Amino acid sequence: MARGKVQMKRIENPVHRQVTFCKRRAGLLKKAKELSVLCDAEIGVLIFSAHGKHYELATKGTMQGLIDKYMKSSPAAAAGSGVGLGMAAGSGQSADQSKDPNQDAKEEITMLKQEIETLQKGLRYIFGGGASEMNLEELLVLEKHLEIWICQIRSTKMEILFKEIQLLRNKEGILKAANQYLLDKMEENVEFTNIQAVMDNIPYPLTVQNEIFQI
Amino acid sequence: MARGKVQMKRIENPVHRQVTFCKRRAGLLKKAKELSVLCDAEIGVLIFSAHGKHYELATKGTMQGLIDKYMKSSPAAAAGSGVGLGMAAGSGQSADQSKDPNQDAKEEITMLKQEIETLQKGLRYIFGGGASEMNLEELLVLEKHLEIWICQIRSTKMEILFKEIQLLRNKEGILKAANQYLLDKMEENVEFTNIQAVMDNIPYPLTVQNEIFQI
DNA sequence: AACTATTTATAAGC
DNA sequence: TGCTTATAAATAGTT
Repeated sequence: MARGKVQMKRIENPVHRQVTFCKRRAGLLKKAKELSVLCDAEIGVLIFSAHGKHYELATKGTMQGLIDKYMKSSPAAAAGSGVGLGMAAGSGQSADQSKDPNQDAKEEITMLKQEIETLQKGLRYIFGGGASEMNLEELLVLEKHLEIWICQIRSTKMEILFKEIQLLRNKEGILKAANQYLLDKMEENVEFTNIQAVMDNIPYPLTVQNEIFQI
Repeated sequence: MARGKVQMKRIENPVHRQVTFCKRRAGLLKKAKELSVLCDAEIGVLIFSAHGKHYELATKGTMQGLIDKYMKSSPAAAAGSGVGLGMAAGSGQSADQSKDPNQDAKEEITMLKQEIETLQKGLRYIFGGGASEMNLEELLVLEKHLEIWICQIRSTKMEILFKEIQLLRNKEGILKAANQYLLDKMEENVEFTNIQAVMDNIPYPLTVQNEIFQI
């Protein structure tokens, strides 16, 4: 499709063939994804190169899930290879009907999907979005809402913290002033007191309870 | 790809969606056949429309044979390709990988790659203008990341604030103790001093500068 | 892997 | 659906 038509037959030059394989494989998988997204279809693509390497794509769920679906919907084929699920190649796992890794992956995907669903529902509920599916723009708006929401919560907390700090600063000021005042008074009125000795003997550090926070 | 670009998201108009589905399905199957012929590859394509109809193509032998081959060559490889997040053209897994531990690692790697991909897309979206290619799932992941990001920033700020509060509390304690100590000393050593008068004459409220914050 | 000149695919309209 | 056409994408050959 460029710089000349191509004959629809096997490319004999191995280098050309390999290059074309890479390019067209990428193109095919891209097209498959696009079709899946645009038309809400579930698509699986399996590619085996001439030398045994394989590539795959499953646009929703797993290839395994797709194959299961295929097996169910195409009755003629079902009898074939032992329904594929359990008895795959390597180790003959007898206990479970389905393979452990795949089962785990499936369960996780299901859970994630449920979580997404729950989140979507919750968010729709909170922001009154109502019924239908949310598009990109709606999601962006929603994200903005969440950010603002988070900011508001943060602001409130910050306000409380700053109040606390201000209170403590005032206390500090008052106490320092009182401290200084007392020291001055002692120096003024009681000449025989050794101020430095007094200061050196203050038993600290000490802490006091606070009205707003209890850490 | 004609008469205007198309957004990579579900076509909402059902008629348009159906028409596009037919056209692109034909295109995808054609591309698959071409790839198979040109590069001597064995390809299977499974398509399930949103309403359950299914279409399939197997370029050499039967779909069943392809599925058997798939099962044998990579019984658990399915996990990687799904979910359609990042991972454009599927990374080619070589044939025999029937070990479970390896599979777990592969899955994790794939997920991490997807996460990175999503983050990169998100950052591109935020900073660079365009790139509105993100799907619902990617946006959810991004939102989660943003939330975590915000949380981390908040945590750091909170930490600083709590440090400040702790510092002020300690200062308060020290000053109170000093204050009390001085008052005691005055009562002990200077009987003629009128403590209450001293306290009443402390000139407050006063504030002091602080080391961490300058409000 | 990047770059074009072409060929293909296909969105929109009928 | 099928046909047409303007335009977007894919990609063969080249560097």
